Amino acid sequence: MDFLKEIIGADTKAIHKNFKKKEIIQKQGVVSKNAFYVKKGLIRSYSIDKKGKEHIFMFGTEEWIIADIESNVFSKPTQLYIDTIEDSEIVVFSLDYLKTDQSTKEKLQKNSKLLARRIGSLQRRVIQLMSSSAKERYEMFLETYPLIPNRIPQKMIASYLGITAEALSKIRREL
Amino acid sequence: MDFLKEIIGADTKAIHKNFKKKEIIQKQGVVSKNAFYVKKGLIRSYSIDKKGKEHIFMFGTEEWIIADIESNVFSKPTQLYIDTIEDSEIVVFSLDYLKTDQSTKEKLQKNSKLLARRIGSLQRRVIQLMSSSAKERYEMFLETYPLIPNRIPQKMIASYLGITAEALSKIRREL
DNA sequence: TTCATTTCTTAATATAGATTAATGCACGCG
DNA sequence: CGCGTGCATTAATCTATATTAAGAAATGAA
Repeated sequence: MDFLKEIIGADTKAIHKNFKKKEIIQKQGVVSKNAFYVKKGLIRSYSIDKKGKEHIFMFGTEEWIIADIESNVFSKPTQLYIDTIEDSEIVVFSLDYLKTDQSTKEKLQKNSKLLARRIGSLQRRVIQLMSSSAKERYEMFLETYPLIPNRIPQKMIASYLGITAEALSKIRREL
Repeated sequence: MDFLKEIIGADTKAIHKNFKKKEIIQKQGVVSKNAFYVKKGLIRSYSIDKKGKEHIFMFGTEEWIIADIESNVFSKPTQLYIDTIEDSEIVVFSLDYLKTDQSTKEKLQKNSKLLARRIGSLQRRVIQLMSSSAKERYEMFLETYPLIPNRIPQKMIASYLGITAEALSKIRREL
């Protein structure tokens, strides 16, 4: 929580909210002005393609921030749904401080570092999707998120990996 | 060039360099302190996997900035090679202004917006890789980069799409 | 608790894209 | 100028993962 204060500042109106399991926090298509800091619980962001299939973009557990950052900063409609996997305590805050003069230099620097980290993880994800088999991606997922696997259904892991639940089941049998 | 000034500032030591076609600008594994603004020409960033296969992460043509941003900001070894596809005029600059107090608030805000855009394009790329067929990805590539296709060999397009040159050839025949 | 619904697994079949191999072409280099 | 090397294409075969289908296990609601 401390580091969140460093970014958004005490002045910013941040609202604490409690959500029940399976509540939708953000819908695809809307212009979302909000980012979501997970204080407790587990949430996910995902898109639904034209065939109606879900693709999980990322999971957010304690300490994570989930948001469609570009949508926030440039007021574009978001591609991402966000909903809860467990009952969750969420800090809802706005990223529009980039447009105002309210932020200090320190906060902006902290924020840039946060964005740089996210770029790093997305970059690794892209390279991974292009160069690794489903089995390798599953193994990397287990290393990257050691705490999550037993808290979410298999089909969500499959959706994150970009494969079907059936294919994941087969991979798990082989290990 | 104007908008680059807005970000890095006149004070920053930015070096103009000319590269011949096929020159390597950055090697995988090094801690790169530099970002590359393409003034003229065409460059690419890519990784090489354990089987020796190249995967093009992105192309950079006029006005683009190519860099391993996380590597820059956090002094991590980069996963990415960068080299030239055409003779190119590059502005080499450093992203370590995040660590110093030299940057102004305005520059930091501009920079954050730039990072937010990059996050947006990476997010779309991840979702695309998970939800679209090779044919769909090729069509989106043509829409996104209308100027590049006739300047690069087919096999590089294939590498960017995450498929083989043979598969791309087949897709092109069908269109 | 019981029933309904969702989740997970297994197996059979289908398919997109990889691999291998062969051929014609273009272009940079001696 | 010719020659070799890399590039693009085609075709045959192979393989990882999708699709479809069905049953078993787990979960949730009445």
